[in-house]
Amino acid sequence: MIDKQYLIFDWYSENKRNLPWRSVKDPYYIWLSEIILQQTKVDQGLPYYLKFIKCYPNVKSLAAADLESVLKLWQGLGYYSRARNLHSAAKQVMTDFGGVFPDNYDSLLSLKGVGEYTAAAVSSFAYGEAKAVVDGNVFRVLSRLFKIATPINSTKGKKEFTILANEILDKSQPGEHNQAMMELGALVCKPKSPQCEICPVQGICLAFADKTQLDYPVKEKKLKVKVRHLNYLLFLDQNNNILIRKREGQGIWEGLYDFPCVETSESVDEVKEFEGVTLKNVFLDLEVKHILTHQKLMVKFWVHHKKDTPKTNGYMAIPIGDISNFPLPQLIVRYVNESSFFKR
DNA sequence: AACACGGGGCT
DNA sequence: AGCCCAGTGTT
Repeated sequence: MIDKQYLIFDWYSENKRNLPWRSVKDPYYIWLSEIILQQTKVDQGLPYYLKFIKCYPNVKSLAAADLESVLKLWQGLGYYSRARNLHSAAKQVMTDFGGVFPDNYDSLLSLKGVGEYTAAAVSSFAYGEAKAVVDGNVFRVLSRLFKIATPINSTKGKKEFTILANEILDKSQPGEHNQAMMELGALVCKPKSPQCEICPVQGICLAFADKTQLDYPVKEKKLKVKVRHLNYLLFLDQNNNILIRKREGQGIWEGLYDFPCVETSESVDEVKEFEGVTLKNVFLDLEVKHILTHQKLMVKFWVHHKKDTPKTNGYMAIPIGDISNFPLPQLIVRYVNESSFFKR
């Protein structure tokens, strides 16, 4: 424990946000909140947490649900493997742990989608186990406090920061300590505009001492964004049926639904065939640029009117109005909301 | 060790 | 446009 650490506790008790998962001890709720909050801001995750605890009030109900229902509830939150793993882990709890949530760090680690961070969070919050969380906030706070320049996304950095975080962990109240460190990072020790003037540990911060806060944390690697050209085809027949497909295999949006798609290396002005079938009268309906973290999608939505929907393997015909019953990528949601073909 | 995996908000 | 977010799993 570092000297004057009580300053962080005092600040936390005065300034902490009132978040619903902070007022519960049930590991199921804490685990659920932690999965939702992975790589996700509180403001974005909060409504999903409320939806999930209402729809699935306990691990048993979540385990009994259809994966597709879980994905539908998760729609819009991104990183959909979290939803698949969430569902898988709930089943694990029922089968491997007799329906009782695992109560220690090592057992928690065996759950799908639970890594070192989440295992530390749940074990410390729910059970008071002395494990330090090391998330983006903690990396930033510690790197500035101690002026540690080891890249936080390197194996060496991850080890180093984990050791340090556990050294300064207040073993008498690990849950509160972890919450306080993260809250300080989220509200004060922010990435671009740290509020050092109101920081409770300004006086012991090595980076603040020489005004190098913005040099920390150090990160290596640059993100390379891949540009893709997608051409979605809306096959619309006389009965207002369309074709959709479930995205299988690994890749983006696994388990979600979208339309038949032709990917091209460059932007195209027409679509003449789909899976070996020649198409005539294909009209451009909408063109959008969709930005993801690691992909820039240049997307064209084309419409093809047909008497009957083609019977193509792997695709299913549904009434156009039923599209919203399926879990969809935000890109498709965007199209459904903007295209006149989906207006009732 | 490097990479894939969403979506939204802030600068 | 670039960066970041209560990270994890796969290769």
